[in-house]
Amino acid sequence: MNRVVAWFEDNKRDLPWRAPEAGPWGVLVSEVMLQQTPVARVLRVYEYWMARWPSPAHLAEESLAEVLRAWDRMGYPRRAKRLQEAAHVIVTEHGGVVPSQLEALLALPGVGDYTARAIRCFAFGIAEAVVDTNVRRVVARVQAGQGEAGPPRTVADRANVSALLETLDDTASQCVGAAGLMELGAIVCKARAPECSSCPIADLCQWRISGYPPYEGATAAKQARFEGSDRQVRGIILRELRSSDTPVPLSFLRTLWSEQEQFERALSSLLEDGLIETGPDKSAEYRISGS
DNA sequence: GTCCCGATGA
DNA sequence: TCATCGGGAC
Repeated sequence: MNRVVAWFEDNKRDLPWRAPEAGPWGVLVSEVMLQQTPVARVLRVYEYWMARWPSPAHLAEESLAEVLRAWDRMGYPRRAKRLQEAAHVIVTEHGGVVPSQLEALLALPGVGDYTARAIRCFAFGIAEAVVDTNVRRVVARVQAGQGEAGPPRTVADRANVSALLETLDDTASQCVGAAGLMELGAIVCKARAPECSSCPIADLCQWRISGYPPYEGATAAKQARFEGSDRQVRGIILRELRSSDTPVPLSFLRTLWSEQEQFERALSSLLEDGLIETGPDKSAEYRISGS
């Protein structure tokens, strides 16, 4: 693990949420954005958000419509709504300061096992086994000699990573080690086309040593196609409403997608998620929530 | 076309 | 335990 720490110090990407001035709020915002969206697409939106809403109180006071617009096209817009809800909780329950207690973080909307521990480690310097899919893949390869990580076993996965971090002798380096494992998985030990020649621990990697055996464990469920999915329809509807300052007639929205049953399903799910609402002319027009 | 990614609630 | 939830990179 010492080599992972040294490698990270020399090779880490220069990301804005890693700067000290990002603070716990910047770490929280970035981690939520990064939950399902690649770094390259997060960067621009993150900078805009932090400039516009530099504290939880700023975000909590904003209209939901503006929050959803600023989320732009990062996908899974429920994350934006939950992040604002989390800001509300931080203001009302924690005096506007991002909490450092694990239980308090887990109680924030949109914050789960991974994000809570990432905030503690990266924002507060508290040693935690931060396990994302990158880390699970690195551990599967280096220690188990498996090409990929199989189904998540949260408790066992954390124990594995804890044991690795505990080989480092102080809290600060354990936090760096946690970040290092993630970075290694993100830019070297990639799911496809790993770059073992750049890996600081290639000589220890059981998967490489045994000649990259193909993965034989339980295979993850195949991802449904995006084209033609309900997700795509939701995205199309929300994109239209984001860009409109006035309620959009249902009759026009219907023209955006030919299959009416699927359109209605997508529209209903957006309503249920609280991302859109009906305009003054009930059920005949829709707008983004909180306009 | 295939893959990537964490939280949530059923 | 598993389906749902986006949109871009490859």
